[in-house]
Amino acid sequence: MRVLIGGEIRAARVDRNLTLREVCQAAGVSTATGSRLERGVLEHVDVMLLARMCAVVGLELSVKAYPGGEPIRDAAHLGLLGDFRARLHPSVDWATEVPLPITGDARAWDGFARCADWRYGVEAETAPHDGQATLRRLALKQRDGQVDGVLLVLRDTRQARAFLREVEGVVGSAFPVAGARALELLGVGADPGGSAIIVMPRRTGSPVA
DNA sequence: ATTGACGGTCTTAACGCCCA
DNA sequence: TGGGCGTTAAGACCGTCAAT
Repeated sequence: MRVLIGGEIRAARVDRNLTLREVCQAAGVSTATGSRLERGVLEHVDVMLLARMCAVVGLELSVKAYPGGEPIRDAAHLGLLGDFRARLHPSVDWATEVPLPITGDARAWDGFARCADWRYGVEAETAPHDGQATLRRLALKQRDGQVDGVLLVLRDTRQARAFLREVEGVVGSAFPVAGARALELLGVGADPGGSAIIVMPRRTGSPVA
């Protein structure tokens, strides 16, 4: 990234017929530092210095945090995915952390189940919340993921039940197949028939969340 | 005009000591 | 035992200067 921004600063500087010395003088750094910054050889670039250099050559530095890749998964999440996978028929091809088929798109399916004539993206949520936002996110992933449907897998916890109550009125169109029925069909290697929310039972000994 | 080498300065992590 | 403080060493930044 620092190489990219440095290159942009250099391009803007050249475009405006400014010398490195002029730009560095205005930004308050030595020409050596300015040169290093433009070439991206500074390991730890001062953001304020970057902003000054950008300003001098007529650029505006914009910094913002965006949702990126998937968060680090915990043992509960892996356990939930493992339990779900154990219910699949051996003929079902299973993969985890499958990226969406869009170049540069950081999103990925937690799991991916497919047979010869159907394919489903699997999302596991150990602490589901904000039902509306979750449904929107999954709708977009289904649209972009080129799948026949989405299987949202939850653990049977108080939080999950509250989540299901929250989305009860709107979930029918997005997830038309009953979770138990989808799980039953997947267990025999059949197409679940559409998107479904599947609630997995708590593991023995697990406290109610 | 630009870049590389060198050295000074600064920051920070690690460690030990002291005290409540 | 844990927090605060001072010391020390390592590493990184950046300016100066010489070379291209």
